[in-house]
Amino acid sequence: MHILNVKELRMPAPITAEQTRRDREILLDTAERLFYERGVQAVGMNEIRSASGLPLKRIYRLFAAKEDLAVAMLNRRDRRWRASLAAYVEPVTDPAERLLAVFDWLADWFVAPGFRGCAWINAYGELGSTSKAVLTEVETHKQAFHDQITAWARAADVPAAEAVFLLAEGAIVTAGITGDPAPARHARTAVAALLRTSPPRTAPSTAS
Amino acid sequence: MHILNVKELRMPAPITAEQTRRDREILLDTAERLFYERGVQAVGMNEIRSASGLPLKRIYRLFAAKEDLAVAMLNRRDRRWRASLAAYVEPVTDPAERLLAVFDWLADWFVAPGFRGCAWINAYGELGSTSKAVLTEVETHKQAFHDQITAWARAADVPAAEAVFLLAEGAIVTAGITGDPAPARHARTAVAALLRTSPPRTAPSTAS
DNA sequence: TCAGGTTGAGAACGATCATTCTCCATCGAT
DNA sequence: ATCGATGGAGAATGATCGTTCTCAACCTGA
Repeated sequence: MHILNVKELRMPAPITAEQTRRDREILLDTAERLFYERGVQAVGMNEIRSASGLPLKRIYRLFAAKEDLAVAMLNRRDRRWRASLAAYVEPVTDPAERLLAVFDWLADWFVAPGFRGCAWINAYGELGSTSKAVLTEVETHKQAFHDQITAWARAADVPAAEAVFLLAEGAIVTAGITGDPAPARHARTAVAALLRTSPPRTAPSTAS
Repeated sequence: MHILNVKELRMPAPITAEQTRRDREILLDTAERLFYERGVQAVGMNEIRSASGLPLKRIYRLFAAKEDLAVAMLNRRDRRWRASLAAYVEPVTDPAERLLAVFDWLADWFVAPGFRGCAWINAYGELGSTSKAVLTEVETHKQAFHDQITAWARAADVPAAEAVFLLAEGAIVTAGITGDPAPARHARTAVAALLRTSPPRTAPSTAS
């Protein structure tokens, strides 16, 4: 027990900032997996504890209430989700192709193991009328996604930019419930049709 | 207290079939209102009791468990919801106009007081991974709505019939979260655009 | 070695919920 | 009027949950 030099290797008993950050991530990983898989209300804090391996006391030091954990989880997931989408879509240079790439990304997501629809829509159904903080997180995410989609749609000269967003939302929700990734293809086809309803640019002015 | 003739007016103590049917409706009315408003899990059976005025014993005689009540509520709502949609849409004779009328009906629904998105999508988010019976009810409703929409879309010669369904789903979900009925207009506009992508009928058959 | 402080592990607490049970008033039939 | 059965009102039950608390173990610094 006292074989190794204690003074050099031991962390000071108080938890370091680095440890705190690591625990936070572990906790958010655990919460995201379980909450998305089974719903927030269906997962108890004791299960978060055993799945994360973190003592309840530390969990509640990092998040004062379960609601805070759920909100922080949705918030981090939002940033990651949109970053992943942007990383896939932004490199495509042609505006029309870029817009269509959104639906290729969705198609990939829909077949990912454990896909169970939109985490924010699910959270809305579960907690939208109970937790104002969760509702705000859902609204914020949807607004951000909406703004991103319509920006790409306008860049591609789609007259009905809003429709592209609605097609994406419809595809996500439908693929979630049916478990079938086909809605991504159907939505993509419809966007392609909408692209054709706008006059093709006389001289593609993608260059400024 | 004994002023009126008792023998003629009194119901036999055992509950009649008619009374059972009435109570069932009262219960489903109450459950639908409260479950839609606040979520299934957020409403306790005691609140169902006080809101319906029915004794707990009778509630459990009509529905052996809360889950059964939730499922029966979704089932009745499905039949009513689709009947209301059909009653609005079917009388429109021109297939293209009929398809567009779906989104007028949605627009009306979105501004109805207490509108809070799709009851089935909300139930999916809350109980989709917990209750197989609820999940089945959600799948059944979405399949029925899908089949109805795509039938109308094909009758209107929309090449991407699936897209019309996805636009409707996207509009419902978005209007629910944002509280803004605009998605109905946006989806309608997009469907009108998709209608134009199909060859117009040789003789515009709007007149019957 | 001792004192002071912090942590881990999980028991305890208080609330809530779905479901069942108790108790009594009331009914029809005799 | 009495009997047997039924129903109403809500208390009791047993389980679960979010959150807090206990307490022993262990650390650092003196």
